[in-house]
Amino acid sequence: MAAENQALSPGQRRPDQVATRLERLILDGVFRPGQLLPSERRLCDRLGVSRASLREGLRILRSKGIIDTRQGHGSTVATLLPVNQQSPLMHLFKDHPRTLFDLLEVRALLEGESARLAASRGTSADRVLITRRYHEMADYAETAEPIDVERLARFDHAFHLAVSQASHNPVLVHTLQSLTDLLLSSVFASVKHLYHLPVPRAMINQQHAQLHDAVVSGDAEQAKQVALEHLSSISQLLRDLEVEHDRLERSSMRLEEWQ
Amino acid sequence: MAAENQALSPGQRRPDQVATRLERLILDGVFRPGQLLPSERRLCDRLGVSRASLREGLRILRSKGIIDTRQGHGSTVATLLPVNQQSPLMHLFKDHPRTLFDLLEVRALLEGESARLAASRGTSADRVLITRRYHEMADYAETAEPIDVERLARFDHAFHLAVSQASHNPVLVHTLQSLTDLLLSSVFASVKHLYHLPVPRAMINQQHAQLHDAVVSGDAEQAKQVALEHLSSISQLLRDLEVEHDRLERSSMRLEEWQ
DNA sequence: TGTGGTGCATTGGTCTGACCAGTAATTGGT
DNA sequence: ACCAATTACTGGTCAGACCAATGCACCACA
Repeated sequence: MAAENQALSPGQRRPDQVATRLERLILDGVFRPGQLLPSERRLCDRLGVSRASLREGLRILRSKGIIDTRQGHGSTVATLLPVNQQSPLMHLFKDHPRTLFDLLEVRALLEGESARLAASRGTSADRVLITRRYHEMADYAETAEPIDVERLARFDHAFHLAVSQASHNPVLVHTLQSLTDLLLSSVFASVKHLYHLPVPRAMINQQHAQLHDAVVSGDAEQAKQVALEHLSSISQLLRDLEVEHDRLERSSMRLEEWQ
Repeated sequence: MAAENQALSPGQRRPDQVATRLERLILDGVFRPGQLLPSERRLCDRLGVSRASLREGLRILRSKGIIDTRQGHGSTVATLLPVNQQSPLMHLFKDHPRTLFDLLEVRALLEGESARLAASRGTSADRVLITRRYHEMADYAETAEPIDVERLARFDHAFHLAVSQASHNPVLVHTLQSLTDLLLSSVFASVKHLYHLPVPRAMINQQHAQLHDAVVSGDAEQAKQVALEHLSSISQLLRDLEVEHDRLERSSMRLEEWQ
């Protein structure tokens, strides 16, 4: 062993120490963004750990987005430092398109109930607000020439939010909000495509109009139905966009084989 | 090399494949939150990779917060945290007890769908587990002399969790879990009374039996209906209790585990 | 004088097998 | 019945070997 391994925090294993020490070196400016780190073998020597531990340490930094590694080349300090730390759930949802549809399944359920309650419980003030939000969205969708997708998405969101708030169930509003946030932050790119294609946009606009009419007219069952169809067709559109996915093979796996 | 290594995304190295495959297994419910994963050596065997690569894969999951590892013990699937843990909803609970019924309203919706999906999508393994959980609960409810309410609540919770997991929709499971956690961490200990009064307990037991039968027999609509009635009657019972509970109030009730 | 190929040294990627270090169930003695 | 030692696990670490991609120095040929 080439270097002293001073005890850090009791829970700190070698790979964690490696990550910590390298982070420190980067923060101290010893290794600068864009710069190539020493080779793994050299780092092992300098830090006094085995290559396995060193590599696990680098793996930590890599998954934090702090370094970038290329075989045959080396590891470079990333130029863009990590911005935000997301919830564990977010990581699971990312890169697993299947969960997107699971999410839409739940959202459809909640949106349907939300629309139903909004139609039956909504006050006149609620309806005025819903109508205002609807027109903000619809006017923009029809008049704007080069559509700012993000701006339209905000209007869209505001409209749905107004509907859910008219349900007068804070828990419902909150849960829906959570799922929507999750959806937008994980698959925002896919959603953007929907707004760019003319046919889906027309369909969405029409469904929004129907939803608005049903809610403000107080037709609860119709509102629920429209909302369900709305989410259903969005799901279908996304499914069509989805590049053929290998859902096979893993459904046959059973717990017993793993014990 | 023990297993074929089908090419995934070109950039996917072994550790990334390991992480991806394990994530899928978790999402598929083969490995469930709180459960202990097979040992590293066994996983190496099953996945056909070396222990070094396997450990780097686990390191990825660990840094994502998906698993938790303890030396000498093993790796457990982390309990999925709520989308937003510290939500303003908590404050609402404190001051507005009516939120409890809003919560139950949303829960009924999700439980209903969860039961419906469990009945239609549940595998035979799911049904076996559901039946086991049901009997653990029912046997205890009938045989125990002085009923340990907390213990019964745990069985109750395990039963409902098994049903929701059989829906094979991680988002649904997670959302339901979030709402349940909200209940647990709030001050509504009144549910405890439900288990103490003989009449409500009998009704709950019967509904559980119906729910179990409907789900394992694959009767989706029946399952949904029973679940809805279950939550509905619980809500009603709580509503009745609230009247007399207003007098007692201000007791130092601990938060209880409740389905 | 380019210019394109060819090797080779260096890098990360992976595997193997060994040993260290906690954990928890089992066992055996009191 | 209880408590301590044993033991059979678990993850943590190490060493050294080989594979695969990279990129540069070198050299042959136009």
